Amino acid sequence: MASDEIKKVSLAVIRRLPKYHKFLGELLQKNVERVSSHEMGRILGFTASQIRQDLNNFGEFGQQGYGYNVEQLYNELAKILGLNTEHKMVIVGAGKLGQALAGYGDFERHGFKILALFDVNPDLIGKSIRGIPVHDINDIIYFINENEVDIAVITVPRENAQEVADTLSKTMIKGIWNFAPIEVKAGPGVIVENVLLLDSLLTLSYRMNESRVKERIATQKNS
Amino acid sequence: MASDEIKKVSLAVIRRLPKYHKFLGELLQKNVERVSSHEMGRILGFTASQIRQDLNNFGEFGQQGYGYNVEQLYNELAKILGLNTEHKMVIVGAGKLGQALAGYGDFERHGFKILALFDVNPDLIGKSIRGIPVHDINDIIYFINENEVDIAVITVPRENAQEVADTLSKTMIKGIWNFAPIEVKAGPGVIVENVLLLDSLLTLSYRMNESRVKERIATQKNS
DNA sequence: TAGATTGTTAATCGATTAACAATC
DNA sequence: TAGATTGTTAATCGATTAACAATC
Repeated sequence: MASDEIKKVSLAVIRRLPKYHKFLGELLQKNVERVSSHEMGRILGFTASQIRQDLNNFGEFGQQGYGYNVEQLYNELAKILGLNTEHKMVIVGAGKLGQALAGYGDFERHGFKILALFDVNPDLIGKSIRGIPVHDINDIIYFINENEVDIAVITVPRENAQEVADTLSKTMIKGIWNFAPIEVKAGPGVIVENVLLLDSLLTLSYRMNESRVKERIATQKNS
Repeated sequence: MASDEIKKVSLAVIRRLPKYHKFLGELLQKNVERVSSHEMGRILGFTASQIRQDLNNFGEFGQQGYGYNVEQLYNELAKILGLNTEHKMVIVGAGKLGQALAGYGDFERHGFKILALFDVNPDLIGKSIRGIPVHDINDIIYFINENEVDIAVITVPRENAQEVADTLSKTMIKGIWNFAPIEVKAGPGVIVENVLLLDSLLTLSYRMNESRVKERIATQKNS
């Protein structure tokens, strides 16, 4: 029946959810009990209307005349974001970037536990980085399935990234967080989030250059 | 007059430009001379219409019946993205992440030259990482102005990120690329691009969890 | 020339904002 | 109760897609 149909939540909404969650976490820390959509919008730079629309994709979490209970909404958002269960991660590539991510406490704090790093380099295999062991890449399929790892982070060079994604697709992995500078493809049922750092830098560069671009267009259009 | 008015280019368009640029670079490598919007769209997963609309924000680069000249369009996009002049960068924070970014050849290849890293740690100051010297953070204002650095990368811990941004705002820096897990604010005229890694991970987590969320909503709506 | 493909206008689609009855 | 603020419908705005005359 029609009431069962869940409309697809747009990516724009999804990308705002972590910001709501973070803000509510901060309020919780300050022992704030309730918050209105207006107040949230004022501080986060969204309209109250948008926040209410976003939240109502997932349920009715507020109360007329009162607003939202901070703790309750925080927990609901955590559930929506999949933070109510612990995630097990491995990092593929124990270079500088892999090591940087391994030492990044924020992930653990949100329930993403890094079990191991993997590398091809014999000098690294067997070592440990901030208490996290570096294993041989050849053992990764066994390790993931044995330990019910659900997220793999790819921090290998571009050349090997797709190959790693292919290997991962043979396991029970559920998500791939890719830092290599290509958009890797994975098997069906595996969600991929590509972090394209160069794209981000080029976006910055564009915006720094924007006024010059506009001048150029204006000049062309006049001539 | 009205023809002078340049309509604001939306962020959605801007974020697609690096993908066009990259694709054209690959075609150029393969000595492909011309490409149609249809062909580009087919491979990149956009509609031909969208690509033509996007490009026409910046000028008329194509030719009826022919399409686009790969080399010309590649160069035009480079100009639009601010890649026609070399950018000088410094990295603030010479920890693992700073070191990882310092060793990332893709940036240099696109004209982003990393001149130095900066840190507070006396063990790191004076050393060099892949040929790039690590300087004392106290010298950063002088260094940036003296060397006409236009982009600063922030890879310091959360606690110090805003402070660094404030210091940078006192210099002639034009852009800040921030990897600390807060949205830093900078002085007027300074463009900030925040790379919020946790947000990216939570987006992945949401999508991995999506089917479960929908079930939950459906159940609620039935009861 | 005929075929292809652009630049651009019009139509559609989706996301954001505004408005307001419902209700705590 | 009166005031506040939700959930939700309607209006607006913006972005994407379709269509097609212009033209290489």
